[in-house]
Amino acid sequence: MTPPLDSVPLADAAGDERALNDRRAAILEAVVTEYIGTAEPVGSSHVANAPGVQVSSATVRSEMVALEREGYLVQPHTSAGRIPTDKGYRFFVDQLTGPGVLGPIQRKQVTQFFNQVHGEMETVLEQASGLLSELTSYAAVVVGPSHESASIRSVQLVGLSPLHALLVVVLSDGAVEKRTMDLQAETSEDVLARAGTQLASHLVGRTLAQPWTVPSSGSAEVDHLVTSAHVAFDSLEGGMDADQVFVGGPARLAESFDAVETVRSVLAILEQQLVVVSLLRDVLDRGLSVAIGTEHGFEPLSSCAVVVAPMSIDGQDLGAVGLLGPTRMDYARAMAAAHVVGERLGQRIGGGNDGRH
Amino acid sequence: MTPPLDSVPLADAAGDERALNDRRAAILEAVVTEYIGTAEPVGSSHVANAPGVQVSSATVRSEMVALEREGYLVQPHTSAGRIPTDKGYRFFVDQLTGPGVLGPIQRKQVTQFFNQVHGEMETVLEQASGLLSELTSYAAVVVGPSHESASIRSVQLVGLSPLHALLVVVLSDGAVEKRTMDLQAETSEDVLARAGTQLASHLVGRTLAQPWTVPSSGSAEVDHLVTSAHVAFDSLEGGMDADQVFVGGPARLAESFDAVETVRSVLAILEQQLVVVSLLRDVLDRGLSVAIGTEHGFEPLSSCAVVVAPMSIDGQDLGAVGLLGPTRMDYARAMAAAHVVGERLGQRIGGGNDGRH
DNA sequence: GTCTGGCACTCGGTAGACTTGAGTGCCAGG
DNA sequence: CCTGGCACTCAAGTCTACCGAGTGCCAGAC
Repeated sequence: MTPPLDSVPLADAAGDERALNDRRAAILEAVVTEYIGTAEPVGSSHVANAPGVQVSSATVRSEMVALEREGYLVQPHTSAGRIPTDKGYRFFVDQLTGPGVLGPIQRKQVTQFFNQVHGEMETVLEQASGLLSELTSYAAVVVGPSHESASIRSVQLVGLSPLHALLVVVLSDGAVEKRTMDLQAETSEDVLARAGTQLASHLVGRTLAQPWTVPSSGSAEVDHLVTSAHVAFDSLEGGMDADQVFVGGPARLAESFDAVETVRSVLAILEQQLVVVSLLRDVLDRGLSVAIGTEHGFEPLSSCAVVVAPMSIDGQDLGAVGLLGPTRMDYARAMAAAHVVGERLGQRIGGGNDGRH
Repeated sequence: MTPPLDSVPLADAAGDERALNDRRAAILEAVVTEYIGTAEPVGSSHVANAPGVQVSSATVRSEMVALEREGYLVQPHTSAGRIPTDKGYRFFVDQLTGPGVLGPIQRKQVTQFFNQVHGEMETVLEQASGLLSELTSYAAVVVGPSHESASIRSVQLVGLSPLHALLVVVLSDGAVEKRTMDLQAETSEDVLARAGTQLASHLVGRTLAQPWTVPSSGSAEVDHLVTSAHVAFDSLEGGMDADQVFVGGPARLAESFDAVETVRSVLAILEQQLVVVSLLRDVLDRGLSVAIGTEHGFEPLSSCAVVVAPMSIDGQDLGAVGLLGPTRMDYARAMAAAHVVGERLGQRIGGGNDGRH
């Protein structure tokens, strides 16, 4: 019984993980394509006529047996067609030549979007996440650039009430952060202004992370204020390295999955922005643009695939865009969309013409 | 056939919309309570032993017929129990004595939250939406105070690059807004500073909406900058009257409804923050704290109920908190949670001890 | 009068029997 | 090595019967 079975795979008897022969690859591709489109198990006869295959369904069947043995396909039950495994999708994706191209309608949508969008970077990123989600009908994630390399351009203390002041810090990348300060004693505008100037003279030009001290100014009131500001400033630092995350079209998750439970758990994950960011970063760091099923090692998303594209210009990291969909997502389209939007966003926010009107 | 039927309702033959007699009210209440708990049509025998009823199931049945005729209950089909209509829920809610009380665990959760939470108002509101959602396991909405009555405390122009500057405006309520400006020509820090001072001297103390002009300073460069800032400022005004909305626990919508389609459409609505805000405002303005089914006149949410509580202190409007769940939601609990969180949030952000720590 | 127990009736849901058809594995022959 | 053919499998659909929760109605009791 073993001889006939083991003799079927010919080229790859040793490696077993070696590239599939052309026909098997074509069959696998046909199965994946069809399954992505229909979400139904694919039978041998559907594949038999596919371009690049052109053999009888019986032959396809025997090849499918091999593909199943090698882990690219599975059968939900004996008398059903085949479904790709994560490994099957992976092969399919690796075989795709580049990120693919958008359809004309989508391309127009992108062009239109970037012609019309304007305003602050946050707004642009937010709206871009909506665009991405609309282009693909999957949930989209946009992660903005981190502030870690930005330097401080301005520090200011603004009095809100006799007992409250606001520390306002402007960074060179245009980000503004603030922190409310409770004052121990009533403080005059004058003292605030002097403390503000003190702070500014020592902080402007530094990055957020650099430690600093401000020498005594001779006025106890001012010194006290500067000390409070120091505390506020430090808490600010923590808030700023949390990247800015924008999630677009979470509602579309409900279209992607029909099990309510899946929708719920995936939505819950999208709420934890930290997790999402590290997921994207992780995938990018491993040099991937797609993570399928369990590849990202994140159990709750094992029925999902993630498509990522960097947002960068001249090699400078400006963040990332990502798409979250079912493993049977339209990879070509998703990759194309993520790629294009990531690239154009990179140009926009890195190219210096942000905030045009 | 008519005489025996019509003779059943005794007290309310004329009004028809008059208050239900005690027994019917008790039966209706029992049905609603049970249905909220089980999500299954409630039969007469289940109700017969309920406290405050204590009659045979046959009697309950005949009362149920009346309640159905008056529109408080419906039968999904002939041989099934009864389900409350929106009108039934409405009666039930109106009958509740006040917003109810939270359970001890929830109360502790609230106390703990308000003891521990600190930082900027935005952070507090955001986290509060999470709290509210966790307390009730429904999706929560928190709408922050509007800035319309806040006055300007500081205006500043910060140079980012030779051709970019940032207009930073601080309001008396601690809000900070910014707008990037593209400069036509390279501009020195000095000119920026002078234009900034000009702007500040004319703007500080005003509200965002008040129109303003700045007289010529004698320097064409400065005047030009001031004009650009004017444009940027006006666009800022539009952005600021969009209230701050925080949505907590949207994932819980997937728990509330089992039809994926419903989940999708409700999620889609939550994405449109403007709609959500006006919905809450509208309900509050009509003096309601609960809107059930179609009461809010918003078709896509007809299978939902909305529970709202104002966020205010000393009669001053600071926003609102809301909960979004299925019409068969636990109103007592939801109202209690919204009420408590709304009240404590009002104290916190209005009471001036925000940003402590 | 008002309530109640009793009774016939309704009808959704479940379970089993049967059918259908898409799909498979295997094999013998080209 | 491929292919057509064949027997087999099994999910899904259809039909039937049946169960039981629940109803409406009515006649008798309090």
